Amino acid sequence: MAVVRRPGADHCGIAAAMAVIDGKWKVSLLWELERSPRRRFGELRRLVPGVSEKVLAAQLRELENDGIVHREVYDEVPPRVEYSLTPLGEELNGALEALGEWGTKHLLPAAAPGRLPERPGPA
Amino acid sequence: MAVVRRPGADHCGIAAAMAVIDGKWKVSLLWELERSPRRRFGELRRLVPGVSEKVLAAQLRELENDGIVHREVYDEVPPRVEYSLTPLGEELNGALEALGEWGTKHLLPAAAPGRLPERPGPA
DNA sequence: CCGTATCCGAGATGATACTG
DNA sequence: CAGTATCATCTCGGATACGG
Repeated sequence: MAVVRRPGADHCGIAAAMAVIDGKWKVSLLWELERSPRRRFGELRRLVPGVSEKVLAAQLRELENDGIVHREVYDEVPPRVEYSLTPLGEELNGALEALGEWGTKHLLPAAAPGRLPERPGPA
Repeated sequence: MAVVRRPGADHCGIAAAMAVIDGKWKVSLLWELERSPRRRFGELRRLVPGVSEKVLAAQLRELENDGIVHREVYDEVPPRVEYSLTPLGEELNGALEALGEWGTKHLLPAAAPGRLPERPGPA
């Protein structure tokens, strides 16, 4: 479980939430799974450029163990596995919106009018 | 500068914000500075148990460089330095509230009625 | 009191090869 | 296709000692 990697994660909501999204690619994964559910492993690999197979698998497992993503295995050949957000994961994504708006407003390079929608995604 | 440590930090508000709060103790520091502004270095060291002097100084510098905290140096002996949140830092803290509520609601051990206020702090 | 300078280790990530 | 196994790397943070 991921949930005790930050100090105070056992009694502070923020630290606990940070523990869940701690991992270089997790926010990107949440983002992609929100944009379109039922993503396959290879799709995610392509959608999140730079992540290795090992780390992608590991972070998906952690998100699964934390109840954020659901992993559906189809018994076919070739194999097929689909990942999607759980209701809890969708709530988490919602809770991240305020943070995303703050970042967009204050940190991103000044956007041309019309660009940079409310919650722009990675890559 | 801290702001490009996560993938997509240059074009995704969430990644950019995550880059700013990336650092084991930064959220705790934000929390303490919100609870009471004008904290001295030694106070923060005590208020955030476990942090070393090196890392405390480093993360305060990063927050300062990112415009989140203000560092006021008084030319006295013995030396005195006070840290406080900037308006931007206060906004950031506000943007973290939703995340804290999500974490408190879904991750923390069930709280006895009356305990765990809206945004409980670390330590 | 408020830091900085070094050294070091742990853990997370990356690269690659391999398997059901 | 969807991973696992293995090894290399790299960054962050911890410990300690010293300086203004």
